[in-house]
Amino acid sequence: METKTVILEVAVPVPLRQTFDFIAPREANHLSARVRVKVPFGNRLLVGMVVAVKSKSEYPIERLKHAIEILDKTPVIEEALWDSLLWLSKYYLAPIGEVLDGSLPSMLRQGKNIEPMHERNWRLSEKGRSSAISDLDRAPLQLAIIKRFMKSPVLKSSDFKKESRSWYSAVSSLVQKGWIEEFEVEPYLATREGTDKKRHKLTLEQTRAVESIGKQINEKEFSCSLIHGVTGSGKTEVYFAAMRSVLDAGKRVLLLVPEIGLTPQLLKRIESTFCESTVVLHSGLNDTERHLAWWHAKQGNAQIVIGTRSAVFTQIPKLGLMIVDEEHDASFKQQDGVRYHARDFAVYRAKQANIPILLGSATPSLESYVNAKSGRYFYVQLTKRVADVPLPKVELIDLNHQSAQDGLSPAMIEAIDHSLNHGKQVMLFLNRRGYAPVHYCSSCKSPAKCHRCDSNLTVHQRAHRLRCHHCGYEGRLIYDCHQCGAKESMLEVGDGTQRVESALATRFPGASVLRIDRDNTSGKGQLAKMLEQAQCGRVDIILGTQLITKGHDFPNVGMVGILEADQGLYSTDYRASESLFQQVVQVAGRSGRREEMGRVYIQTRFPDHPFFDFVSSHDFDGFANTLISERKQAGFPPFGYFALLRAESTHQAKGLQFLRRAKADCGSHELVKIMDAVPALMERRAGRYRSQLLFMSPQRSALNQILGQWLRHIVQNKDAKRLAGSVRWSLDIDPIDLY
DNA sequence: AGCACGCCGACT
DNA sequence: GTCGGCGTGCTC
Repeated sequence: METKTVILEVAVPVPLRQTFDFIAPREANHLSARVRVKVPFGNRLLVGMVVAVKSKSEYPIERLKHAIEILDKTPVIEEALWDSLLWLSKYYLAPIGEVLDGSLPSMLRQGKNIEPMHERNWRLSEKGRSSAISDLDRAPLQLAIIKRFMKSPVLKSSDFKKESRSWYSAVSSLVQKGWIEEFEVEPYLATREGTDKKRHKLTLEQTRAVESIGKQINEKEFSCSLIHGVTGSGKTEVYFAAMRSVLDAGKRVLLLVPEIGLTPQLLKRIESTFCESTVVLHSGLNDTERHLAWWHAKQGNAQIVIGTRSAVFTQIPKLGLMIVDEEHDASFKQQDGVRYHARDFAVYRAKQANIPILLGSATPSLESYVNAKSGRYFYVQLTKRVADVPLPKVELIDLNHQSAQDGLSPAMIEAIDHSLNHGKQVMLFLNRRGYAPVHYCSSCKSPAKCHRCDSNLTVHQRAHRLRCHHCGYEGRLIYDCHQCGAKESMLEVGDGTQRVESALATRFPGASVLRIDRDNTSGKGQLAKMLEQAQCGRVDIILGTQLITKGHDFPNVGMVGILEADQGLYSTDYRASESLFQQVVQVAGRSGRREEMGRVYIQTRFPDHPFFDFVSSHDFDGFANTLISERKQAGFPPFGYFALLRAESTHQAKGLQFLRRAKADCGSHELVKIMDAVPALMERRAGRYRSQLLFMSPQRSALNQILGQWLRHIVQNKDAKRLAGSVRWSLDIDPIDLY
């Protein structure tokens, strides 16, 4: 009997905004959408995802290839998440194959079995127990391993790794001799014993917040609440109360945080507060660990799932609550590939799953703030710090009246001195790493420039190197000018954290200074280690870049100094003052979290700028309102929507040419304003010329429509296609920065 | 994105 | 004579 050919519509992990049809393998019986399939594509084999099973194809059937193998018996992606991912692909105009592929751990992308490998364990056998260890005189490693078994009956590979690099051969010989035996253990997730420990007494405000959020949560349907709590107001307690009630109802929680490395305290607190099993997804996991964590979440073994941006794709059965901590943080926006915003996608998922979501921040994004004020989100405020500790007092240091040396003004030095004398830690914030941002010839007045970027090289004095902070170029520190040949003419101009560090060492010889920036925290876990060191008070002065602004409590910090606040004030970037405000408030919030009022000193050349009035009076609403009226006027987000088409090419003109053509091809739409194609703020970066084209519209769908049309045109039109093929380009919906 | 095909320059 | 540069086109 003739059997009908079954066609599979497959999303393949390539940057093409389309699906491809294949003939289903004959022997496959349980065909369904949402399973992985191995297919021949071009001249290679790829793991794709079945989007649909159908009986007909638009494509000539004789040219269809046969799929090789269906890899899953049941869907790998649960239906609600699947639908949300399809939406994500449409909203961000991203290739469906890349979206689906990106939502899975790499083990599964490579076609590995969905169930993680069983763990190999070893134990002492009967023979091993009765054998004399003196037989192993000539095999010290085997002896050491046997000795370890004396202490603990079951060991796994990670236990042996500490012993020796060549542990495996020793273990195999022992297995061969029959002294130890190998057995497999199903992946399991350790549960913690006991019940909740130390419940904090909630403040009146927290109690109220918990009550109003509790109402939302008990509705057991979609709602989005913005928890706007000043630094030190105890937002975490509110999260925890919400989590508790959801967990008690037998549901699970997904918590998104900006960067795990910065939140060890939060993790510790969760572990000490909840007895439910927890899974943490972060960048430190290797592929196997990530697969395992993903699996535990999908299986429902973990009641609490915590993770960074990409954890928003985790599947969790009976998910009852999502929380996005520090929701304003830019790290939730993916900056390459599929440029999604994890916070926005979390809100979408919550809506689809019909569950509540909490967004928390001391400095909410304007987007969320406006949504809260307009009543689309519930707005919950925490205006007081716990134990009624006052917010820090802010003082401005006018750099027009006193000049700073090595980044420090006399008033700043005095304040540091004062704080140290009172046994308090000092925290200094300077968002510029290196020693000096400019290396300048006193003779020809030209700075040392990067060969590959339109940028100046930064002096890293300790390493005697010049580095480009944009492309990674690194070269020897020069003393003679390469431009004019003048001898010994190069001057180190401007202040970076390294220069301030050495100035502090000279000025405060008795104080210990800890510098924290990307230059000395590149290794895994180093940042966490340093933050911990700073936190437990063994350091007198903490000096750092934005790495120190996030999340951490530094209970003993009595004074915060912001050495440079002016770059954000008159920037061309429309978001600069918003992020400056966030940064200042976040750093300021590190001070005086205990009993006494902390102090914040800000060095500036523009002390009369209205920005500082809002900072000094801790007036977020006032500040937000001025931004809101500006943005409304200009039709900027959140009152209008942006999409940015970026181009990159080794030929200077090619990117712009492509963008101009794109603009022309888009035609006109009454609701969409297309700006002119312009070179990027820093046109050349890592040897490539970059340019961009900005689309603005008061209506999201209009943007989506016009760009969707253009993308289709790019595929169909030979000419446009060729041009698009010759430059590197990317489309960014809701871009965070416009350059 | 990959990968092959294809047509021009400097080398074992 | 070939190796290999990257422009161009295609992937069911």
